[in-house]
Amino acid sequence: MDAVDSADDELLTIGAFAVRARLSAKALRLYDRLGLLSPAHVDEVSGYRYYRADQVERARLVALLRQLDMPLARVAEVVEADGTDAAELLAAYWTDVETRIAGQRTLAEYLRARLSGRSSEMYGKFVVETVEVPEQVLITETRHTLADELPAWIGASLGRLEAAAEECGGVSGAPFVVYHSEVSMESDGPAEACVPVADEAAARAWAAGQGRARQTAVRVEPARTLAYTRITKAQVAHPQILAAFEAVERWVAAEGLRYAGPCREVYFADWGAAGAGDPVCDVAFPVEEAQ
Amino acid sequence: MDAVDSADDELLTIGAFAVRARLSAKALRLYDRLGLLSPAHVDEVSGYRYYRADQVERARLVALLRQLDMPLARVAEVVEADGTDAAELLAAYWTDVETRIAGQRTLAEYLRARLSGRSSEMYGKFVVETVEVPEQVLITETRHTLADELPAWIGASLGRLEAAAEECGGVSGAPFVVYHSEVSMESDGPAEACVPVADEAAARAWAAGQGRARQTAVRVEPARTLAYTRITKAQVAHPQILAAFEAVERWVAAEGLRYAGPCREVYFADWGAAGAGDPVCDVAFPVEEAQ
DNA sequence: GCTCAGCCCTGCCCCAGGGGCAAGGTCAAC
DNA sequence: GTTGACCTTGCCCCTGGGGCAGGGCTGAGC
Repeated sequence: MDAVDSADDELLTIGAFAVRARLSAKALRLYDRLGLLSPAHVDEVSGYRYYRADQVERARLVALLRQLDMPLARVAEVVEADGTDAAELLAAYWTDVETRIAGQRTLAEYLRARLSGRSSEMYGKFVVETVEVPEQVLITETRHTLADELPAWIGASLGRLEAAAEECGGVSGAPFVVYHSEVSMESDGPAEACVPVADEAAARAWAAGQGRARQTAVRVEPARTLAYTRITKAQVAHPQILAAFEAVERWVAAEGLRYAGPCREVYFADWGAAGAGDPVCDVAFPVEEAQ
Repeated sequence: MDAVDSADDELLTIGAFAVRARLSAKALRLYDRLGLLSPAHVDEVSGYRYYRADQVERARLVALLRQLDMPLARVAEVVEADGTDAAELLAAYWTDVETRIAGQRTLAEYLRARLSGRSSEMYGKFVVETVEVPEQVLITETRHTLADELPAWIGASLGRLEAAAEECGGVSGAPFVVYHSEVSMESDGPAEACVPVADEAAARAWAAGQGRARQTAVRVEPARTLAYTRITKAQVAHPQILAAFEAVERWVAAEGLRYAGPCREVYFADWGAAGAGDPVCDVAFPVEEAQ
């Protein structure tokens, strides 16, 4: 019988408002300081914050968005936007969350199988094989990049190189990305996008005509044996791709092989045409027989 | 050609080890300090940390578990446990994550529908209706509790009260939990578990025989009108249940009704026998016509 | 031996999103 | 006027590190 008679011009102290909004007073002070939810009135003498009853709605929305673990900066965007835009921002945030969770789910499943020690499960999930790759002439771009920019850079760089390959006798093999210096992905160890081409002389002429802006190069990749596992488009992202790298590494160790170069991702399919469940990429390590 | 010849007794500096483990040196120092991953040797003069090459495996496991956002305390438990136990700890962690995400997913869907302003979607998801409930005699237990202990307490308390109800003429209606003081769930506002019984005199006799340990009471709940929405067993948890409360509140506001008491959850079904998708609970507010 | 670059060390401040507590000012009811 | 509940700011705490400062170590070249 007490939650009634709330004319919207009634002013509430922070404690009363906190109860109605289902937030703590501490949180409300933080939101005030961040400009996310300012009291309708602040007493200049005492500093007391007073909220209008109709601010409860906004506060509740903030509370619910925080229940989704949305960062306050994004919460601010949502509550500032009006209806449809706000819904889209929320949907975009939630899509990000689902994507991240999907990747972690793959990784968790892999790890659980590995930890439980059932190698059949473990290799059932990632089938590792070897393949012989002959010597190739490559045109390449190299860049130091961080993990979050990597996917965009790979797409753009391979696109540029495939276009350039037309002048070099055409693409003569699956494009791939080499991760040097063992960092593989976290730090900014250089990544090298590579497209095999048919015409070495034309490739060298092309490279000579390139500026220094992008670190382009032509080089000959010697014949090699790759240990690889095939993954789907959905698995080509962090962190789930780590499980694939890990699986190949463990297979290499179990087979008693040695690494003969840095790891790589080989993109053998048309990325744009592939669905999330289609195989598009081989996660590969060059290997050789132990001596 | 450089990632080879790693005899397991070779000692690596923190930088070299960080590269192999795909962790930062900073993270390795933290893990050392926490005892999660101690270097094989620390130079007493220089303080330099040296790691054995075979510690890479443990470090990688830590890195992968961190990719799942597992807190370091739980990571420590997993890496200390051996195979099967570790797999179970990981599975338990991941189950928690999936449960939390499932709840947030429900909330996100509700919020998105609400923000997009399509009330058909909004009320399509939570159907709100009213029901008249006659006066009831209740035996109750009251407790201040936090949200994380709430589910366990509700189960235990209703169990005790239902047992006691046998001496009071039997259970004469659906048990429910009332959230006083509007806190509803976050803070420790008192929650009151209530079981309607048929025999008021017997109930009062029962209450007189109870100690003060649990705050038991008998009271008469007057006849009331409840606005409620029916939810499934899976939805009876945080934060997704908030969406249900919110939906009822908005419906009440839209209908121009007034609150006539604190909100409650009515458990009308057999909890143990219900599946996750079965309706088990009504989220309800007492309401009255606005004057 | 000397120097210099590249490691490495500790320690401090920073981030989000608050929780908790202390010291002190306010407000409202009795 | 008093009292107790409420409010204020400010400080330290948590996790899991990132970043930087200031200084020590080490190995290679000379």
